[in-house]
Amino acid sequence: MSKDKSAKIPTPQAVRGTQDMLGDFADRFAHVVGAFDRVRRLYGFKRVEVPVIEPTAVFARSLGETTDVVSKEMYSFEDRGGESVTLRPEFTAGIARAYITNGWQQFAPLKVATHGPLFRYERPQKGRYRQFHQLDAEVLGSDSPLADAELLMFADQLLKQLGIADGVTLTLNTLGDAESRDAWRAALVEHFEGHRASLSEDSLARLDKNPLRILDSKDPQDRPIADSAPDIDAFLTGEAQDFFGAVTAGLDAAGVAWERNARLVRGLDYYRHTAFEFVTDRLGAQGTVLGGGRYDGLIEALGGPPTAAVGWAAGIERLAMLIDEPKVDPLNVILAVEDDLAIPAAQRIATALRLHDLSADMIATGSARKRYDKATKINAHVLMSLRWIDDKAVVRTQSVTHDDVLAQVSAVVDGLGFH
RNA sequence: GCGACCAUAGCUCAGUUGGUUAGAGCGCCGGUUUGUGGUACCGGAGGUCGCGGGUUCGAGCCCCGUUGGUCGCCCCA
Repeated sequence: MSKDKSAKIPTPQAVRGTQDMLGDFADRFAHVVGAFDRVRRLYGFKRVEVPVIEPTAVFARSLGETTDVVSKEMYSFEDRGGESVTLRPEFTAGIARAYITNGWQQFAPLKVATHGPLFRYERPQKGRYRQFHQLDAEVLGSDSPLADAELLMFADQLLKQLGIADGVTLTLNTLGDAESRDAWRAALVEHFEGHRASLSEDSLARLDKNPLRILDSKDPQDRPIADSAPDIDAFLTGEAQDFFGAVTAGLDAAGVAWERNARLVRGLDYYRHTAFEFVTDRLGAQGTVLGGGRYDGLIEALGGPPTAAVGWAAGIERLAMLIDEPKVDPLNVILAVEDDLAIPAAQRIATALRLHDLSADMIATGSARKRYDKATKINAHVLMSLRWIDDKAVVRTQSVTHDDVLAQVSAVVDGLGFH
């Protein structure tokens, strides 16, 4: 580039774990978001926007002070007013906060959907970033299993429309109500205590911090112990059993395929009843494409009224990696301006086309002789060349992939007095 | 926080047991050819081989450190 070293400054690098998207991946990303927005409307979910930044307490309370996310993965800092604020590491807590502070109880049950960036200070790896993006859907203020089932139908349809349902399985479990969960947890701790000597180091730490997590340990040393641990089924209250039964009945009625995974648990404490993950083996270590569950205790934990709620979130980057390359709408018209004298005419034509809702772009820089060649390499329905002959611009239609587009384009161009 | 692998032109990469002025394709810029044409050819710009030390007569290549990337563990979407 420039040899002027005096003007050179070291270019700052992108922050670790962030990404700049252009071209193919940006198209994939947009396609995922577009599909989500379409399906969300089909299910009557309202679009919501919530802040990227929240008081730290919103996440510290809801996620539990001791979880890794809170203790070492949050982007938290004091703002200039001395308030501790945090870049959101997830959507649910912020939406729950908004539900309380805006009095959205009046709309309960409230079905909302959103998407956007989230931040977690983690080691980046495949399908894992410090700034990542999720789709999110929540039903607030409903204790009905119909809400769980509908959310899963929504998720299932989204994956189908993205064309990745074949490589992805819905795995489902219940964590029961508070009573069931506590009883199961106690039984699990007892079971694992009995095998303390054979557990991996990681799982010994989990035993104190988060015993449920031993169940889905990847360590082969843990597997026999985890596999022989009791399922929750024996501890489910009648109510909890009925609830899970209603959810699965709904899925069956709607033709949503699912598998029971009695080892599927949640790290976060506020989850109750339904827990689910859509998993794939096509993303390396990142198996989960979409996950969620019921979090009846959360809103109360944030100081709101007791409110039942259920929701899910899905990583946009992960979905974008799984889908086939989306078709991108070609440009309607590309203009090859083969003589600088014809540039004003090209500008006039391009503007007129755009005013008529026809996309247009022009190649008018670089070697005049090569502009046509460049234009042919651009994906456009209609290629037109502009040359300067006998003191005026001459427009020629050179190649066409869609006659109906050409008809519209010709009408505009002819109306300008060309041809 | 821990581990493994990687780092050469704008991009994708080659570079032989260490041996003169570090190469290719694509892209970019210019020119010739073609002129109803997505062709072919010629030329050009662009690299302190991530950065810093060390070994050596000599390092893109070997050693150490460092930064960054990738993948995995932990955790998690």
